Amino acid sequence: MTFSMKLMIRQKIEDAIRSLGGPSAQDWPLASIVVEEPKDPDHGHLATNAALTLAKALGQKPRTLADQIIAALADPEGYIESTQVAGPGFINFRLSGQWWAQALSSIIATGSDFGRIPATGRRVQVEYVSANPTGPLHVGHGRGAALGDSLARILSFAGDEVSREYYVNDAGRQMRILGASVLARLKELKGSPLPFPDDHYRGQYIIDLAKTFLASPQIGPKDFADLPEPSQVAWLSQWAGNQILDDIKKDLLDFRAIQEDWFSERSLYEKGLVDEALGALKKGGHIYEKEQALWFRSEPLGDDKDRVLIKSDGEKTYLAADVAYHHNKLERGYDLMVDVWGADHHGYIPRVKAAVEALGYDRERLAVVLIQLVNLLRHGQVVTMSTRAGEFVTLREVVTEVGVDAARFMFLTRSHESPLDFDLEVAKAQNRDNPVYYVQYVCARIFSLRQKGSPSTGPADLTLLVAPEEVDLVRHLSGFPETVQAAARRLEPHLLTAWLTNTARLFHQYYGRHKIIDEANPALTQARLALAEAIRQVTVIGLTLVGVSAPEQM
RNA sequence: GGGCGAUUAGCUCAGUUGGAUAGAGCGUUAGCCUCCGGAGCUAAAGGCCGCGCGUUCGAAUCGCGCAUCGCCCA
Repeated sequence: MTFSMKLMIRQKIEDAIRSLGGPSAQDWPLASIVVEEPKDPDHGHLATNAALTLAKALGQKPRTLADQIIAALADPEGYIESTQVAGPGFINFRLSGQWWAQALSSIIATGSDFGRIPATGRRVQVEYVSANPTGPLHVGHGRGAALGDSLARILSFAGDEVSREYYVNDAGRQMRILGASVLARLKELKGSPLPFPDDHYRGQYIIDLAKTFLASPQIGPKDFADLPEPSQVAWLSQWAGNQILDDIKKDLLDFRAIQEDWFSERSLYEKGLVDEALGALKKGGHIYEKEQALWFRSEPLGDDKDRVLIKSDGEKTYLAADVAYHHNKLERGYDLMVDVWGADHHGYIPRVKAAVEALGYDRERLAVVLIQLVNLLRHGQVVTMSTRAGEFVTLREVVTEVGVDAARFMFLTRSHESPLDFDLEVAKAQNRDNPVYYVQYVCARIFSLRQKGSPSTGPADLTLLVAPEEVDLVRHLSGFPETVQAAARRLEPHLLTAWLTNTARLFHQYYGRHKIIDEANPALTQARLALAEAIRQVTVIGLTLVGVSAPEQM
C-alpha cells in the first residue's frame, strides 16, 4: 500500500462529489480538479480547486459548493484532521497524526525501494557523451556524462528497461585531421619542423601520442616509413583514435558513468548499414537527385529545408551516418531513444526527427536532451577553453581537483537547458556553499546519531512525531516518488538534486531546533531516530540516482 | 535575414497538469557555542517574474507582438 496523500485526498473528494451526484455527474470535469500542496502553511497540508472548477458546470457558487463537498466527505480512517473553505472557494485539508505515522511507517518498510516503479516493459536507450575520439573529455563532456548516466539510473528506477550507449565518431574528416596532427608532430620530433597547420589538433596529448609511437616501433606496421602519406595518416588516425578512446573509457569509468555499448560509426559503413538506411528512405519516396547530389526530402517533415545525403563527389554526409545510426537503433526495438547532445547541435534535431518519421516511426520515439555550456570558474574568474588551441581543462583534471561526488552533483544542480557556472573553489569547499557537502552531511550526521542512540527496544511509536518540522519532513519524504517520476518523465535529473538540497535544509533545521536524542524521553527518542533513519534512507536513494556517494563519515 | 533557447531578489538560479501573500542558496545586516558533528542554526532587509496586449473566476506559468542576450543556420 502506498501512502500518497494526494491520491488519498483526491479519492475522497471524487467520492464526495459523486455522492452529491445528479444524472449528469459523469460529465463533470473531474480531471480538471487539482490537489496540491499549498505554499502557504496556513492553507493546510493539501488544497484543492474542486469547487472552483466544478462551480460553473453545476451552476453554483464555488464557496457554497465547497461546503457541500466537505459535508459529503467520508473519512472512516481518521486521516483528515480538519477542513476549511478559503479564498474564492479552495478547500484546505490538514491531515492527522494518524496519517503521518502510517505514511512514515510505510516509507521505512519500503526501504531502498521507496519510489521505485515496477517494470513497465518500456525499452529506453540513453546515448550520451559520444565525443569524437580526437582528444580527451573536457568539462562539457563531464556535464553530459553526469546527465546521461543519471538519466539512465533514474529511468531504470522508474520502471524502464534501460541500455546505455556511446556513439563513436571514428570515421570522417575529424579523424583524418587527428592522424595528420600526429604525423605532423612525428615529423617535428624527427627534426624536420614545419609550420603546424591551423586546423590541426594542437594539444599536448598529440605530442605524447607521437612520442609513444616513436618510442615503440613495434606498434606500427614494419614498412610504415615507406607508406605513402595518406596511408600513414589513415593508419595513425585509427591508432590514435583507439588510444584516445581507451582514455575516454577510463575517464568515464572513473566518473561512475557507465557505458554498455560502444557503437562505431565506421561499422555503419563496413556493414552496409548506411546504404540500407538510404534504401529505406528511398523506398518511402523521401529521396531525390539534384545537381549530381542525393537529397533527403526533409522539409515536408518539419525541417527548414531538404538536406544532402551524398555529395556530388560521392562522399556521404554526417547526416547519412546519423540516419543510419538512428535507423539501426529503431530496428533494435527501443521505444524511446534519448540522445544527449551539446547545445550547439540543436540545429540537427529537426532533420534527425524528420529521418525518424521518414523511416516509418513516430518521431516522439526520439527525445533529444540539449546540454548548455559549462563555464569553468576559479574564484569567480572564467577559465578559458578551446580544444583546437589545446587550452582546455579536461574532465580528469576537474575530477582530480574536486572529486567525483562534487563534480557530478554540481553538473546536475541546474536545468540542462541553462548554462552552468562551475566554480572549482565552491565545489571543493567543505561548507554550506557547497550543496554536495550539505547533502552528504545529512547522511554523516544521522549515521552518527544512530551510533549514539540507544539500541531499539521495539517498534517506535511514530504518532509521537507531532512537531511541525517533523510533519514537514514526513510530508517532504512522501513527495520523493513524485519527484522521481517527474525527473524521469521530463528527463531532468536536477529535480533530484533540488529535492536532496531541500531535504538537507529541512533536516538541518529540524536538528537545530529539536534534540533527537533525549535521555529523559526514550519513546520520543526512538520515534525521532526512526524519522532520522528514514531521511537517511531516502537521501541515500536520491544520491544513488545521481551517482553520488552517501558517506557515513566525512 | 530565418530558427531554437533564455530573460524571476545585488549575484547564481528553482519554480509543468494555470491557484491564494512568487521561493532557495550566496552576499548584506543582526543574533545563537552549558547544545546529539558550529562542516551548523535563528531572524531581518531585498521583487512592475524583460515590456505590452489577450485568454479566465485566477497568469511567472497559456497565446500573440516587441525588446535584449546566447547558440545554430544562411
